[in-house]
Amino acid sequence: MSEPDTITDASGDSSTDHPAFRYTAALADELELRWQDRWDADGTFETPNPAGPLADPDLVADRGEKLFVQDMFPYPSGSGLHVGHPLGYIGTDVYSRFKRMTGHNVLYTLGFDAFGLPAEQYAMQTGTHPAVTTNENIANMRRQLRRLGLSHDSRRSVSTTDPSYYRWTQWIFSQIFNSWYDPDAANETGSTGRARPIADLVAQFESGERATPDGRPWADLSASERESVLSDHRLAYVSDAPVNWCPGLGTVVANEEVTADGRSDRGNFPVFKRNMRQWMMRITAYADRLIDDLDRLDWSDAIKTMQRNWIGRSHGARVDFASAAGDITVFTTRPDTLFGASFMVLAPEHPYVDSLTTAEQADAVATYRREAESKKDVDRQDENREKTGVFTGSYATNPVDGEQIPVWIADYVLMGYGTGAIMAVPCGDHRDFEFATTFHLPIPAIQQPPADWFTEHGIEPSLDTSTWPTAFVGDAPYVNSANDSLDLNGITNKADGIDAINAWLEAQGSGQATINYKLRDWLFSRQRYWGEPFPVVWDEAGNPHTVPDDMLPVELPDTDQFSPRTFDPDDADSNPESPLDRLDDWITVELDLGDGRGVQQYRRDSNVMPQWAGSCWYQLRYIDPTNENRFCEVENEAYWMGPRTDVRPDHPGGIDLYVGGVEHAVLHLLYARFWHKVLFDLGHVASVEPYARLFNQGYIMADAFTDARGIYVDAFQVEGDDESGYTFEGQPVTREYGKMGKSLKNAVSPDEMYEAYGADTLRLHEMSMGPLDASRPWETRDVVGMYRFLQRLWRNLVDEETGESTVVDEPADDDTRKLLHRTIDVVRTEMDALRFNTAIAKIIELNNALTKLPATPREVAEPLVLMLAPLVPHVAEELWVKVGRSESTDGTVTYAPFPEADPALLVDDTIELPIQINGKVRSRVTVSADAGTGDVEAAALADAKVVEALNGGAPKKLIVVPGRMVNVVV
RNA sequence: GGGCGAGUGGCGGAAUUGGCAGACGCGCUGGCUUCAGGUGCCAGUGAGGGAAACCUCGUGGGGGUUCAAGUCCCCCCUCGCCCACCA
Repeated sequence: MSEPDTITDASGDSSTDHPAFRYTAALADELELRWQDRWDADGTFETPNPAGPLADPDLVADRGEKLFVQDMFPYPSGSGLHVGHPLGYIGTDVYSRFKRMTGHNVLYTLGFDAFGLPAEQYAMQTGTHPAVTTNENIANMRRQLRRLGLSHDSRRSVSTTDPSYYRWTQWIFSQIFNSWYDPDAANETGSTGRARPIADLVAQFESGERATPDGRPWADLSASERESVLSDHRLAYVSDAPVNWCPGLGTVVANEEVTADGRSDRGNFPVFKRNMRQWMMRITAYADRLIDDLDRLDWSDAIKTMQRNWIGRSHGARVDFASAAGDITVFTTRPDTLFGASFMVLAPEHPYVDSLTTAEQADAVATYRREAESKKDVDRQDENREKTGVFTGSYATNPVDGEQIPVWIADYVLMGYGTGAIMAVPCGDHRDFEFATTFHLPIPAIQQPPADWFTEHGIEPSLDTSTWPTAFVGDAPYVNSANDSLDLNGITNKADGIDAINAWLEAQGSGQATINYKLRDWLFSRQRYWGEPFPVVWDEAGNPHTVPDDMLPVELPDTDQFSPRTFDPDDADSNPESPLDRLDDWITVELDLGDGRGVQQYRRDSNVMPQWAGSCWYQLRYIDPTNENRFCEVENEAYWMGPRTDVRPDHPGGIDLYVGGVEHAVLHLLYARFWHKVLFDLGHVASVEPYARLFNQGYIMADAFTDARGIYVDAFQVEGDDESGYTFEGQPVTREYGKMGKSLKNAVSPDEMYEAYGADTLRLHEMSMGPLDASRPWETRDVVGMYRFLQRLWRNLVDEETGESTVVDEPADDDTRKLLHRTIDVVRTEMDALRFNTAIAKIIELNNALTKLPATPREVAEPLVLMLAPLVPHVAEELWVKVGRSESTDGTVTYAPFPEADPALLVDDTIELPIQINGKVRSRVTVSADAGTGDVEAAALADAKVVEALNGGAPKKLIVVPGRMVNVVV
């Protein structure tokens, strides 16, 4: 293993044995800090807006086409950065700098996602207020990132914890709360369904255009009754939701924080599934638009697939089975297999279970339900488990044939999906087949599997399912599928079968085609301290009201009581008390909400928002970070994020490039899209989507090692290799390969790299390691390669003894000039496509060629420096001054035009073609670049190797690919 | 179990999408500089054979299409990520 802590300065620790002006880490350090101060002082990276507080319309016009580039913003952790963190940031910085040089007005900054658990945990342990640690961490992280030379507009760097920021997070919440989803209103895609102000709904009730649920006139409803009706429509609403309640911690925890044995990740306390009143967001209303608009986004198919699967839209039917308890409704994607339904299964939690359970089965059912309740979801979802279940004693009627089929309960049916009840078709579903086999239930055959299905399973073709080893899942002709008014027999594919039965079910009134989603509404409240308070107060009747906009923000109250109240770990009946609940002075307020009720006493909502809230809209605040009148000026949003029909006709708008890790593929990206669509529907933004183009950067990987106890050991002290095994202090350790991380004890700090090589070398190395979207292993010893390259570059332009430029004004020779222009051509293409690794390789080739010349001609030196400016901005600035060109661009290379290739120099007069004999390269021939097929054939046939191979005969075949190669088949 | 993606020198990775495999960098070998180590510089470096020109083999394994395959098709193996009793 490499040992970065032994690295001091790669040039050696003595300053006397190398020339005074060699490009060393010390020189890099000096010039990097100097240029960073200069950029700050000059406001070099400040980006003008068309309107609002940061407006400079003339400069906007001057800078050129707009480009909005954004990284997923970090949580300001206290443990500092390692070299893996800035990979994506360096990529976006290089791209932003390149785009500035090619005539773009680039919006590029970085904020902080600073609400959340770690600061709160730390506060509970130390008593330090989370605001204090958060601000310290942000300051530290800003310093570390600044040292990398990132070209952020620092005026636009926001923190989600700043009241001037979360004021607008609360404002957006109010907008969402005060709106409803009208499924019949036309939206911008030409289909229907969009958010509208809740006042529109109230108007519909008032006018009688829309009937109230119980038919009474709106005017006759009490305030609470009205709120109850509206709550069923609001996009943000309070509802009983199943949550993980952990009395030992005094809080609700996320599914991810619950261990496999149903205990809390932290503290190892029991966790109980409980229904509790929580804030929810009606994201399910947007399920279709969230799926459909994926087609308009320039995102990878992998991420789109993940989002589609998460939303989980499936087409099917709801079918009613009559029972003693009433109609049991099931959801099925295969209504065409209804004739094969030989029993039903309800989730143990299904509300009909009590009334369906007969006296004889009561004990068995009660026992089973108790067991199911104590089981964690994780257990229930282990599909390798044997099927368990119990008969309720009751029967239901299959609507297609009137048959009485038994109703069972089993934990493989989940209350949270579909209707919590299924019809079991054992011949066509593996789970149902397994269940029927375990409990000896009938398995009627309703499809004729093809012959090779039987062959595959090694059995004789037969419709006797007792010979089948498993269910048949597929498309095949129906059998035994007919009643007096419906006949599926003879239909050979499931699409037709489904159409036929859906029509019949609807005609009979016993079912209807429907669409089901896996997506659930979004649980939006947390009983913690360090988050955005809800801008909501509750009146004495228990109805919620949003605080008027001019009273925002509702500031998080200052307190030293950050901890939630904890209970006996086994006290399942306890209820959460959030830290804010205890602040009586804050909780109880007298306010005039401006709704005509005058000053009233209210209780503030004591929940806080989840960490996702602040990240749902931060790109909008980057646009107008200091605007006090709006979350951002309409004109600015339209400029930076408006739809680009020049890119594609159905372009949804949004930022031009969003870079971040794939771990946010679902939750963050889905939540942000949802909020953005609500803002669009309500007319607050011109873009339909927040992120037009998404790019997932890879990770820096490293080996980590654990000892016998499973504890991580310092990876840099581990000895050995894969063959001989690894040891730490003589003891064997286990290697695991994954993302670099401080807690894995394999993190390399960027500070070590600055000290040994400088920031430019680190930037260049990270960009040269491979494609930006690929994960790559970190090897500290590899970094020296780019350091040596920068030294050669420096030496090609600067005298190491005097520090003076050695660039000459004589013109370059033809070969060098051609190489330069070919390099420019490739580098432009590659940088534009975020392929920095190949761009760097080309630039190194050019520089290597310069090394062989007696002196570097100015006509090559200048474009070379400009091409490198996005990658290694500090040394590029320094060299730009040294070669004497800084005066032309106001002292900085940042807005200098990127070199352009002369097309005339990209073509050669003559080209060398490989000559293949039977597909193998055996010779080469030089022909003029515009040589026709005939000329090339003649040249090839005259080649000595070809003459020898042909031995006087004629070639069997002669293939000429003009400009590429010749293949002679003998 | 399902979905997505990837396997190229000792290592990280190139290869204009079917047309000269291994660009560029690390490492390694030899040389120069140095009292020496390090730094820096120059040259070589896929494997095997040969004094050399050159020859043979070679992109996880097996088969196929083609004048031509890392690239396209079929089967298999390995690894990574996401989802996972979703009816």
